Formats: sequence, structure tokens, C-alpha cells
Amino acid sequence: MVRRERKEVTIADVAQRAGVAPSTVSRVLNGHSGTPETRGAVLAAVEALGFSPDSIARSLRSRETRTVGLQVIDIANPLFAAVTRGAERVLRQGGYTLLLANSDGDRAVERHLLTTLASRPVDGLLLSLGDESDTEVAAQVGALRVPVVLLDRNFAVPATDVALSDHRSGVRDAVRYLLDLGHRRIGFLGGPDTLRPGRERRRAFDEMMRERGVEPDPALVRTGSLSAAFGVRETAALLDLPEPPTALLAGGNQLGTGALETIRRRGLRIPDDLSLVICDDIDAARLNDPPITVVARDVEALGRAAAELLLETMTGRRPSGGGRVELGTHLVVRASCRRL
Amino acid sequence: MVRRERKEVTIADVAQRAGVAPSTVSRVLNGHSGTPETRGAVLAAVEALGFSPDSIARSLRSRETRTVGLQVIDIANPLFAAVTRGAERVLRQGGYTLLLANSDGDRAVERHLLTTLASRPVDGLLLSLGDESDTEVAAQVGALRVPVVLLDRNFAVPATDVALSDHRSGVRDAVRYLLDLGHRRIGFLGGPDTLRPGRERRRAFDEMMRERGVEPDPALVRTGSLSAAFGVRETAALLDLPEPPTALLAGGNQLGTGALETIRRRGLRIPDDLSLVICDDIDAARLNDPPITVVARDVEALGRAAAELLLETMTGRRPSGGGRVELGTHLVVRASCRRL
DNA sequence: CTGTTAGCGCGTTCAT
DNA sequence: ATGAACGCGCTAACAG
Repeated sequence: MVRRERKEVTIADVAQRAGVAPSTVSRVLNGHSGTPETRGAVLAAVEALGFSPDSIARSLRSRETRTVGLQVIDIANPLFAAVTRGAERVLRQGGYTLLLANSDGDRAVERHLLTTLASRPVDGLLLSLGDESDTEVAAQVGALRVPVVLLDRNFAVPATDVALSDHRSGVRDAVRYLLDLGHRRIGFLGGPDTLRPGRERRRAFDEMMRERGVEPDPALVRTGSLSAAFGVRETAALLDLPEPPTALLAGGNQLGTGALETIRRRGLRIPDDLSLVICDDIDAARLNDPPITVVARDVEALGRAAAELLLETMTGRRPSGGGRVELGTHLVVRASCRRL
Repeated sequence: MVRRERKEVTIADVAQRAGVAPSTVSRVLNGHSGTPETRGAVLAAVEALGFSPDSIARSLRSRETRTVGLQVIDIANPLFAAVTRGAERVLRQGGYTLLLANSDGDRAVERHLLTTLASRPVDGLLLSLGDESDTEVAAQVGALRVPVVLLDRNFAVPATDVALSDHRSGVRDAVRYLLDLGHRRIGFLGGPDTLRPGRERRRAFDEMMRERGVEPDPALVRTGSLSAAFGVRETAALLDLPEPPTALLAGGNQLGTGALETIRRRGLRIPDDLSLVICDDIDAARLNDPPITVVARDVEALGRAAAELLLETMTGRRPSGGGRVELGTHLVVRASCRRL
């Protein structure tokens, strides 16, 4: 272990140099005190010595760390990367630092994480856990002593705030759009039912199909994972069906890249051989030839909104719990769907 | 501010319940002590009371935070996201938590960041700063009291370790490949000269051209920014030249997406109208139709390597400074370049 | 091996 | 408005 030497310059040194008591230095630095004279002396000493308060010692007394934990399933997923970027910015501007934890969707990691984070190093938490059906994790979240904001999750935990995407409206628009183009055999790729985005998209898909009098064919609905590998495999399976779909809705960006990969590999053309819509506007969709129609949302704004929600409760402007933001999704029509 | 209540259960409570002294509890928990009897009593009390040590208090004494700061220019850039993912994993497995800071390439933010981080909340730092020519930032880095690993940067700071990519070999291969296909007018899009990746790629480009007796046309070399917007604009400018390039090498993934965007917008075909090579293997390149030839590298491994370097010095296995890893880059030939 | 004592550096009482 | 004393929770040093 690195054994670092003692703090080079402490508040006591500043006090001595300024000819005042340590407590006075503390007060000046925290703005509780005012005589211009002593202020000047203290600040001069601070400057001369290059003093900067020890954040650990400060935290021990104040019981605040000015740190917020953010847990995501995979920071390399552009979705989470954008959320992180938005949250980090707002938190930094609010004087907080971000502690990042990547769970890889591993429950054991998430449990360990929550245990660690409960031992005080953070003032608040932004969570987008990997499995809403994990009751143990839910219990841990419920037992946390710090404010929590759930990111697009719907856990059975009462006192948390939530920042959500309104997946349903965008997916409904997408399905309606495909139906209007004459598609009836529409394939659906979705994440696990234990995660809100997957449930909402799936539900919106079923709803809109039925509203138009089209009963979704169970053989065309493939859910269970958000991975690109799942997208690759299930798209291939769908295409191998005796009656393959004429259109495909990928309910997740990695499912979308997986679908694209299979489509490429088989030499199929979009939209002639298959129409495609992807949820979340990623580079690979926008820059595709032809550009892919997507269900877009401002993911970075979601991160910002979540961070703002958390800041409000951490700074006492609002009690924790019950807070809720929901950001819209909308269909961006490009050129990946053909009229039947 | 949130004023959190005092710690619910402390080491003293455990000591009392176990009938031992607080220091004994501490020793048991840190493995310094051993009588099976006392161990059992202490652990039972810990279990019964649900005690978990306060990390802040522990840090104040031990002068370790078990936290590492990672600064990147933009976490939403898939490159940095992958580095982060790799680093986080290794650090977590090593018992460290990651503090993430996004600088947006803003020097003021970076300076502020280094000041904050110097006030002790981290045991080590992983930095990929935005401008190697910023002497003030360099001075700050040099003054840090914790071990530092530079990520693909070459600062004039002696005692730091570095984790680098060998951009040159990959770019040389790419240029040689284009020359072998008969291209002579090769455009080059590059980042700023104040960042190692930009310098190395540019240098490799010039070198290989000259080795083959082709003097690079200054009009075809556009460097200065790594942004997609710069890629969009400069690609357009290159195409508007009286004698436009027959091939384009984009020295950065965002420059590559920018180039793709302009190519799409103008309705040009790859590789018939323009051959293209992109540095870094992103989804948009791999999934493009036709798939784009890239200079690939394992960015996640770079993050892992940097984290391992840092762990070595933080745990005292190696003195800080002089450590260096360099990971390879290689050309992945796909279908975006035509023979002239 | 264990208990006692003494801080780590800061903020916050309580006096003055 | 300022100084003195104390304590946040834990671990290292010193005895025994």
C-alpha cells in the first residue's frame, strides 16, 4: 500500500501564519465570519501556503462527500455513455463529483456495489440496475440512507425518484407508421421483461398492433436480451421463418446493430428485402445507407434530468421520493421502410 | 444541504457487544489479529449489528481512499467509453472505485479538476487531457502527490507512467495499402498537433508517403480538431478542391463519422467515388455498406493496461514513473477502397 | 494477543 | 467576532 506522508499544510498552519485560531480560519473559509481585516489575513496566509482543505477530514465532520454514485449496466453502450455525460455535467456544475460503477448486468456485482456504496462514500445515487425482479437488490436499494434516482427503472421501492423515457409513444408511432405502409408481419426484437424499457416497448408494440386489428404473431416477437449477439441471432431466426417478417422493429440500439449485421451478412437490402426501425438514434443508424428510421430520444437530457432531480433532494430543496420526470421519444422517419 | 444523522452503528458498538476493545475489532476486520475465539465474537457482533466500517473515517486515518480518478475528454466518444470500461473493471477487481471526470476538452475544467483532485480524494489518476501544450496543466500534473498514468498522452512530466497506442504502425499500413492500390492523392483528416494521437498519425502518414516517393500535398492534409463537425466540413472542402483526393484517411473515429456524413449527403459512393479508411473500429464503420476498412486497436485493453500500471504503483509493487505500455494497431481491410 | 491512548484534519459547540 | 476545547469514526503506537 502507498503510505502517503501527512498532510503538507493544514488549517493549523494557516492559523498560525495568520495569527488567528484554527476555528477562525475554518469560519472564514466557509463564509461564516466577516471582519475584513481577519478575512484578509487568513486569505493571504491561505494563498501564501497554498492551502486547500482536506476533503476527507471535512467529510468526516460534515457527513457529506459531495460525491454521487452512478451505476450503469455498460458504459460502452452509447446510451449509457450519453446518460453519464449529461449527469456528470450537471453534477459537476452543482459541485458534485461522479463515482462510476459498471455492473456488466451482473447481479453479484450490483449487490456488492450497493453494499459498498452504503458505507458512506456518496451523498446520492443514480441507478440503472440490470434486473427489476431481483428482490434482494430491491431490498438493498430500499435500505439505502441516501437519496436515489432510478434511471428508466421501475423498482418496487417507494421512496425513490425516477427519470424515465416515454418509450411507448415513440414505439406506437413507429408501429403505426409501419402499419400505414401496409406491413402486417412485423418482427419485434426486445430486451428482457424485467427491465422497464423492454416492457414498455413490448407493450406499446402489442397495443398498437391490436388497436389496428392485427394480432401480433408470437413467432415474430423475440425478447430476452438487449445484446447485439441476441439481435444477430434472432434476426437470423426471424428471416429463416417460413413466413418471414416484412418489417423489423429493434427495441434497443444494440439489438439494432445486431439486426443490421445479420442483414448485411445475408446480403439483404434495406428497405427492399426488409424494412427496419431501430430504437435510439445511434451513428450506425443515421449514417447507414439508406439511413435508418429510428425512435429517437434525448438520452443526455435524461441524464441531466436525473442529476437535477438528485441535486434537488441532496440540497434539501425537495424531500426525497415521489419525484418523477418523463422525457419524450419520437419517430424520426428516414429511408429504411418501404411501402408494401 | 442534507444533514445526515450520525452513524447508526460504529466500531465501538461492536466492541462493546463483543466484549473487546475497539482496536481489537479494527484488527480483526483488517486481518491483523487472530485468536479464533475473539475473532468469532467480533464477527458475530458485526453480523448481529449489521456493522460496516465508515470509509471516510478509515480514509482519514489510513490516508487511502481506494478511489482512482479518471479524466477523459468526452465519455460519449466510444473510444473513451471503451477505455473507461476496461479501466473500471480492472480497478474494481483490484478493490478500487472509479471517479469519473469529463472535461469536454475545456482547459478551465481540467485545471479545476486537477486542483480538486489534489485535495486528496483519490489514490491515483488516469488522465487523458485535452492539450499537451498547456503548460499550466502540465505543471499541475507534475505537482500531484499521487501516482499518475497518462492515457495516450505525452506530457513533459517526468515521473508519470504512460499507456500508449502505437498509432504509427497501423497508419503506415493503411497508407501503404492505399499507395499499393494506386492512390497518390490521399487526403488526411487529423486531430490537433497538441495531442499525441494526432501527431503520431500525421507523422506516420507523411513518413510513409515520402518513403514511397510521394510528397504529401498540403492542401489535402486537414488537421486541428477531432470533432465530427470538423470531419464534415473538411471532407466537404477536400471534395470541392479542383483536384480532389481519390482516397481519404480519417485519423479519428469522429472525423470518420463526419466524413461518412458528408459522403452520404453528397450522394457519393464508396469506394467508387472515394476510398475511405477510418482510424478506430466503430459500429458505423463495420456496419456500413460497404464495410469500411479501419485501423483497429483494442481500446478496452488500453484502459485495462493503464489501470494495471496504476495498480502496480498504488500497491507499491513498482515505483511510480517510467512505466510504459504500448499496444498495437493494425489494419483491417474491408471493402471501402478501390484499386485505381 | 489485547487494551489503552493518541491522534488523522476539520467544523462546531461553548465561552468570552 | 473570536479562541479553546471537543468529537466525527477509525487505526497506529505503545504498553502490558
